[in-house]
Amino acid sequence: MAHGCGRQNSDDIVARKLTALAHPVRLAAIRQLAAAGPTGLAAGRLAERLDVAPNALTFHLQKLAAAGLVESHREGQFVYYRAVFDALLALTDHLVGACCSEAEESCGPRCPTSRDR
Amino acid sequence: MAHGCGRQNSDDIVARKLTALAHPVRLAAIRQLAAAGPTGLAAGRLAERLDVAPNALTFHLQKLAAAGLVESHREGQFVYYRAVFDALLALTDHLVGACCSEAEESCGPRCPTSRDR
DNA sequence: TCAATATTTCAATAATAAATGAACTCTATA
DNA sequence: TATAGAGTTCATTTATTATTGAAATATTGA
Repeated sequence: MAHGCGRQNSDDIVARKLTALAHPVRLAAIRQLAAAGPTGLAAGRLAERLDVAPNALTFHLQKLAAAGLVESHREGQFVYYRAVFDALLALTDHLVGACCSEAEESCGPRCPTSRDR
Repeated sequence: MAHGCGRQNSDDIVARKLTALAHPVRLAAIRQLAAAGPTGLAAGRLAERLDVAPNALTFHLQKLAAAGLVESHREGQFVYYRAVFDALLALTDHLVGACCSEAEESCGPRCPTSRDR
């Protein structure tokens, strides 16, 4: 198998993740959560930062959670959300994981699998 | 700047890329093109492999091209499409590039920027 | 228990994206 | 120049997704 990828994933799961990410609010939300680190952010705090209505944010966070890109847990009044880093990192690998598998002779320095990463 | 990412990108561009990728046919198309390597594939050949109508494929390839994820060039009768690897690789970096920038003390082994990649 | 804060649910509308079939353009070749 | 193959464009219908405001649930502290 010409597939150097560590993190595995099915097409369906990846499509779902991408659909979940493919929205400005959700993209911004993920980045805020990634920046916040493992502790995450309370929903209300995130809503303020993104300047979206609380109920709208819930809508988007649910999509991200359904795709496995964020997790939440309640702490008293607050519901904290945090990014699931592994799930995010799995995306690119899936996309380019099979790079040049049908044309290995032409897999040069511009190809992902020959990068030093 | 607590941002260790090499490939740069704006939120808008990334959102557009993700929207473009967030469809089963387009996801499958990108992977076929990635596997085909730098030469790419003729549109008709790709349509056969994906089992979609030629006009439907054009619709999807245009979205991918508009997002900068694929390029095309005509060779006689054929129009070849190929994946733009750099654009694909830029995605994950953008998503997690600012990981823990607000909580560096908690950026442990499960965080992207502390990985050996 | 009452009031205040935090978050979610629900229903209705608005907006966007995708699928489909017919027609059109471009290239190659007889 | 007529024909066939390769892709694209266009217009229509259909399906999906997002936005909005009002109401409901859960937690905390007076």
